[in-house]
Parts: sequence; structure tokens; C-alpha cells
Amino acid sequence: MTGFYGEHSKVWVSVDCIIFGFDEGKLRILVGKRQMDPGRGEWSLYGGFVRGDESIDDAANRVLYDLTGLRNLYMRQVGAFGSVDRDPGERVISIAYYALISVNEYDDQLRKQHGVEWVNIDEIPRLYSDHNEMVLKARKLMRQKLSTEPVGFRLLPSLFTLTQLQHLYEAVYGEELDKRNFRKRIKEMNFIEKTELIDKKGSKRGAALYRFNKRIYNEEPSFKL
Amino acid sequence: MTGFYGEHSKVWVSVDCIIFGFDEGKLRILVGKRQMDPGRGEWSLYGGFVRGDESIDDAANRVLYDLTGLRNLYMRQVGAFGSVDRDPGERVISIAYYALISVNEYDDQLRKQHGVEWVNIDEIPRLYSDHNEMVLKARKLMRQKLSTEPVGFRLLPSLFTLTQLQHLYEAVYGEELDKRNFRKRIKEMNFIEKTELIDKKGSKRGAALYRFNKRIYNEEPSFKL
DNA sequence: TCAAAAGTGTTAGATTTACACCCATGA
DNA sequence: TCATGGGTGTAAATCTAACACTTTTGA
Repeated sequence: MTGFYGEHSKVWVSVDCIIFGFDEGKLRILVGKRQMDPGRGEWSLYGGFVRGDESIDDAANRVLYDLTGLRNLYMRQVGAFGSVDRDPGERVISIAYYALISVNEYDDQLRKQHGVEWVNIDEIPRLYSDHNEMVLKARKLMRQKLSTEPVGFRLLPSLFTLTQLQHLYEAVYGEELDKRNFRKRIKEMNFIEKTELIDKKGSKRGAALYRFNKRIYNEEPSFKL
Repeated sequence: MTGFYGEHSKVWVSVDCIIFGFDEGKLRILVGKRQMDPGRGEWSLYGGFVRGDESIDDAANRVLYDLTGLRNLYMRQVGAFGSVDRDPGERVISIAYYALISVNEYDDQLRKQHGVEWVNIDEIPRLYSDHNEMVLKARKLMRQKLSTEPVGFRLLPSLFTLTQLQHLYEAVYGEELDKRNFRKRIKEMNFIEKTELIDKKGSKRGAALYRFNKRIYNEEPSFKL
């Protein structure tokens, strides 16, 4: 059966992950210095090779788990990157994925062990190979996704204040939003439910904590921010 | 240098093309019966393997040129598809692309030589492997693209009537549009320019022919349909 | 002469935007 | 007591959607 396929050249396939986090009012991604050749020491996305016995999505999930220790992260494919010489060593086609994580759930020790850092999305350094391009496309897709589906919560703690949510959207859109209009729209979405809990960290007065209710969303899935 | 890479398994990478055309008021794509194993005889997208010396975009362009004889088609990546067993023969990761072609520019003899047919987008048969999934995603991305960028013209002759353009958008959106509102919006877009030419095929009275003016669009690139 | 497609404006309703003050509390 | 962030409603402006008739001409 390999007769037909054999005429064509095989290549390595890797996955590279753009991992978004939101902290101190800023949207950030994880990057680290490459610890292997080629490109050792250059800033780079975290990635890995696709194994023969796993799908590309499984590979991305494995790489994400390896780095963060977290499962079931929100993750979407960004696309395949396949210039002939994108990898200086060998022909490698890479499939980029972006993921959303809640920074507070990520063990900072684990982060340091892997030598990765949170960098502000607007201050990304020159990255290895075509990784800057991947980040750009991931950012565009992520913004588009957050504006049409309620996944922004994946970047926040499971309980969050409306101010946190608003600041998140402001960071993603890169523009300020009107507080009253924002809250008016949130109120119409019954799946963003107010709890009895009060956050006292963010202000003296205290702010109501909200949570995303998936069950209600499934019944009434309309979202626009 | 291959020492590091060598530990990982290489795979075949192919491209598969969803080629959209618009004819007789219907949105269609090109599919053919597979002429090779595995899956011989099944309906399938047209595709090919990525060679060692070409980028994935180049591979897609080559495959498109091979099939249509046309260069510089509008083409965008749909994404990578990489289940372990998506190809019954060997591990093959495939990158899907969609393209827009103007049906009248495609030599029908060439089409027949390749054994491909235009099938209505709403009547796609069961396709080989995960190709139906590719078509679905391509369609979604294409609709999104057509609503925010003036690329619908790539599915029409270079001179077209507003009725043709409206029917195209109706086919893409799957819903009827109001003629007066549609034409009002078109009039605001100066890059859709009226010519002195009249189409007499579509009606007795004759309809004005329009063309897309790229230069004007670049100066004033705002589009929404 | 009539069937068939081309072409053209107005209005009501819905949505979006702009905007400012009082409240509760810890320091 | 005061500085800080939390919380609330209204009105003007803009955008969207609904709607019907006249024109031209080839058959």
C-alpha cells in the first residue's frame, strides 16, 4: 500500500502553541527561550512534534498539558505554516494552536521550570522562525472568537467581577468600553449569572462575583460583545 | 543536524482544495471520483501531496493550476486535518484550502479531462475520508470572508450586473436579500463601479454592467454586505 | 401587448452611543 | 473624611428593515 505514497517525501510536523492569559489588566502570551538547536536562545513559542500515533489536536493538547499541567483548556487551531525553509534545520511544517488559560490556575513553579514567561501581547519580541506571524493570526482569530462566543471566561477565574470582564474585553479589543453599556449588555445574557459572593480584593466597597452558566447558555445561546 | 529531528516520525502532507464556483444562481464546488487507492471510486475533493521543495501554499497553487489551468486564483487556507486514521492507507495530514473561481473562465474540456463535476453546495454527496468536514469549514470561512471583504467578484465574470452580485450573496448566505437595500449599500461603495456597458443576456431591458476597481478599494477599503 | 427583469426612496422600528452622579467601604 | 472602584438610566443619533411602483424591450 505504500507504493503510491512512497513517491512523495515525508516531512516532520510540529505544533506550536500561542497561550493567552490575562493578568493585571493586560493580555499576555507565554514565550520562552529555545533550549535546542536550531535557534537556541531565541524567543519562541512552546511546541513539540506530532507523533505517529496521535492526531494533531491530541499533540497540541499533550504539549499544552506538558507545559501547564492543565487539561481541557480551550484551544483552537490557528492554521498550518509551511514555508520550505521556515525551520533552518529540516523541513518542518507546523500547525499553530491558540489556547486560553486562567493565569491563577497555572502553577508559577511549573512555568519557571519550563523557562517560559508571560509577555504583554503588545510587546512581543522578535520570535524564532515564523512564530510572530502565528501570534498575529492567533490574536486575530481569538478576538473574533471572543466577540461571538462566550469563551472570554476561560481567561478569568471561575468567579469574576464585571469590571474584570470588561477589562478583559478592553484588552482583547484594544479599546475602552463604556461601563454602563457594557453592563447593560451583560444583563441581557442570562448565562452570566450573579452569585451571592462579593469580591473584596478589587475595591473597598466590594463587587458582585459572576459566573458563566453553561447550561443556561446551551438553552439560549446568543452572545455578542 | 538531523539527530534531534530523527527521533520523531515523519508523515506525508497533502493539500485538498474546495473550489467554489457560482453558476445558474447556485453556489457549487468541484468534486470527482477518486482514481486511486485507497478509496477508489468514492467522491472526493481534488488534492495532491506537498513536495519537499515547495511551501504548502505553493502546493495548493500547483494543484489548483493543474486542475483548472488558472493562476492567481483567490485562495485561503481552511486548516489542517490530522486524525491518525483519516487516510485508510497511511498517516497523511492534509491541509485544506478553498479557492474562488469564475466558472466561465474554467475550460469545460479541462474539467472533464480531470473527471470533476460541479455539485451544488447543498447537495454534496458523502465524500472520502474527512472531506465533508473540510467543505463545511471552508464554507463557513468563505461566507465570513465574503461578508467582510470584496472578494465575491472572484466568483463572477469581471463584468457583472447587480442582480448577479445579489444572487451570489443570496446563494452564499442562504437567504434572500432586499433588492433596494442591497443596491443602496452597493452605491456607497465607490469601488464597485458602473461601466457604460449593458448586459442584454439577462433581460430584455438590459442591465448595467459593473466592475470591481481595486485601486479605488485600496484608497477607501470599507466593505460590509 | 404583455411578461420579465431593471431600477428607484421613504419611513418606522431597532440598535447603538454618549453621558454623570450616588454608593459603600477601608484606610 | 475622603479616595477608590461599584453600580445605575435616559435620550439623541444612527442604522436596519420593510415595502411598491414605473421603465424598457423582445417575443
